[in-house]
Amino acid sequence: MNSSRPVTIKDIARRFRCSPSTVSRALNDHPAINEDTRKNIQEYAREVGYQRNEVSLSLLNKKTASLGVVVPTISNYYETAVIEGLHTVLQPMGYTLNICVTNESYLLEKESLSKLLSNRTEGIFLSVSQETYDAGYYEHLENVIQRKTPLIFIDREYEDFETSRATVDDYHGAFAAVEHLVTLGYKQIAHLKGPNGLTVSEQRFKGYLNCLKKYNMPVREELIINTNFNVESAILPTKRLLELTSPPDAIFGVNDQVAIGAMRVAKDKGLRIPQDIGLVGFDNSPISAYMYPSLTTVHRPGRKIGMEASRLFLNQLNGSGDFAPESIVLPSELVIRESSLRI
Amino acid sequence: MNSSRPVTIKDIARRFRCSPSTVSRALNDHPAINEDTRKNIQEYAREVGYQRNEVSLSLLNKKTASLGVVVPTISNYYETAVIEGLHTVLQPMGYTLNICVTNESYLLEKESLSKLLSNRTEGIFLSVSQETYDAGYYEHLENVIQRKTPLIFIDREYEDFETSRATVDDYHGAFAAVEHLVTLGYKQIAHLKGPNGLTVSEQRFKGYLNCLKKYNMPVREELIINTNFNVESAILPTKRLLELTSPPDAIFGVNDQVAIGAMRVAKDKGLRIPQDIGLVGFDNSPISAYMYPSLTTVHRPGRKIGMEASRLFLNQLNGSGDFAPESIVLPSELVIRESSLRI
DNA sequence: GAAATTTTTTCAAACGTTTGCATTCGATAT
DNA sequence: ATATCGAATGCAAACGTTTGAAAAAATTTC
Repeated sequence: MNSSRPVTIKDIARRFRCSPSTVSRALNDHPAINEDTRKNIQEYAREVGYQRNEVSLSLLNKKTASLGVVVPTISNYYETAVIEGLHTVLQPMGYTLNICVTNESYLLEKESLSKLLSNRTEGIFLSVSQETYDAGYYEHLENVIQRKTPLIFIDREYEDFETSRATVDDYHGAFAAVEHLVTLGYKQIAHLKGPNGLTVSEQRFKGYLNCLKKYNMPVREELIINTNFNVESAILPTKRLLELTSPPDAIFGVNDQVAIGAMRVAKDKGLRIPQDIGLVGFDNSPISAYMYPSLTTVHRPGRKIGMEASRLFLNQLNGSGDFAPESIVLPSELVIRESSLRI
Repeated sequence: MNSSRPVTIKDIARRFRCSPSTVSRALNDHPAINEDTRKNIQEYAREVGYQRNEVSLSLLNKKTASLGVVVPTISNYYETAVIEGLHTVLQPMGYTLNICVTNESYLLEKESLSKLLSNRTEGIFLSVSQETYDAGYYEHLENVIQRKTPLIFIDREYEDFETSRATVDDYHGAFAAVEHLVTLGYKQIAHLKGPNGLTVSEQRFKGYLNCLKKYNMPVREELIINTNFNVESAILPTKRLLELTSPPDAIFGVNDQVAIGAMRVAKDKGLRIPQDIGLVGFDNSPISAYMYPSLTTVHRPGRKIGMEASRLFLNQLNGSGDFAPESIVLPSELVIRESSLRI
């Protein structure tokens, strides 16, 4: 019954008929404390399972050792890889990660940030939601900036904000992917594009476009269809592509999921991959290497992004007064596998 | 410079030459406050971006509105589905989730729990690490119980602990999967087993064994090989299986990843699926439906588990004094697809 | 115009811990 | 015996907020 109330320093003080200060110092191995007193108190504390109340310390020191991670979803490989990266660096330093999922909703994002600020989170890693991005909202961010809480953008970013950011070079990855297809002699390259407006979608799309341009290949509007980053969303678009009178001989998917969806549809149609149709994805998710045929893709270093973002945060935290935001752009890397490698 | 220190209630009080109590009441719409005073204070607070310090409130009310989620990994579909489920129920109630990843290490698990207790987390969802389970450690849990912090086991559990738990009926799912293969006339059914000792592995293994027994089929030791829940770990074991003088005509994988690894190896060997070899996985991960052939699997309701676990937590929290732990076992469901469906 | 009443505001304590400074208590030196 | 010193401990304030009770101020009543 009463054992539910955690033991406090005062409880121990009462037990030893001494002041809380003495107990505090004893527990913290302060040199001015008598050796016997120290030992007795420490032993008793261990016995009754004393555990210091970090909340009170947070209040006193204005340090919470907790960080916010605000992401649209955690059900994709890439996002969890990023979180793992953050974890790898920050958990050993004693930070706790508060994960907030926005489901691409502006309202949830706004509320999450507000909550994190109220909880006096010491830093925020943010991958803005699609809704936020589409509508161009930013007031909720001003709030964070004003508080001088370090804000680190991950992948999805606002160009004109004075913050650090860690992103992957989607543009050159996409360019390399398409160039690879072109080099192999594919002529009609389709693109299953991501949702409009997101940096990630647009950068990859731009890579696709510019590569075609470089090789003087026509851009056929009907070969570019939007999808939604998941397998299902690629099924119908791919069917539509393959039913064109002049169908594509290769498809570049905005991510692996989408490319895998396309692969499934192509196989159902009896097409041989890569002979009849070449496929390239993006992410290098673990599964991509074990598809049949294995999927050519662009490696996206999620863990590394998480670790770099952590570094950016630490830099900003320890930075002297005048802080200059840093931008880290990690290269993405083409991983050539069977789904594109026709001879 | 000084704008970095968040505005406090005292700052506002100074500005209006009134006491902090008045400000507090004004901000909380206390009826005993003069209408004008209230309006002025609220307006000013909004202007300067006042945000109440939840840390101090946590200390005062002994309520932190934060919950711990301790899991071995977050890079599998299932785990993230569980977290999403927790989120779905608990985020709208104002709870913050502190995610701790243990990487299957006992030490990290112990430290995570200790940290969560120090932070006065109001509840802990735990999927014990493999190391903890193997060694049978439990002292770190006693600690949580003693504090009367609600502890909810997820999937991996200790039989003899007086806590609530939410698990999936792995046993019957596995049984159904193997029975399905047997019914279709598969005779030599191999099992790519998970790591020894984990409830999840053992339950599925038991389902496999008991089903074979029920149908009077011999259990061949060499058809049972350990894997590690991921694709890579299935490659060599599958190769070994297929090189046996009397190779299996079906493989039941402990999860989809493993089954997908097996699928890849089988295809490389030129085997037709399901004619030459039948395959069944476990999890019903999104990708399983889009493999070629699509993968027969057992649906494992991760989201639901998360939501049920939340419910268990809330029950325990609101429960009157004498609390009786609940066990929820959700059914798993066979999803029949192409990889097993030979005619 | 004083008493009674209502409205509005302030006081003080509480949550758990740390920490600079003051105090106490022996012991040693003079 | 007194001054001096060192060791060990206690006091009080601080962090930001809420809240019951007391006080003050304004309003009404007779």
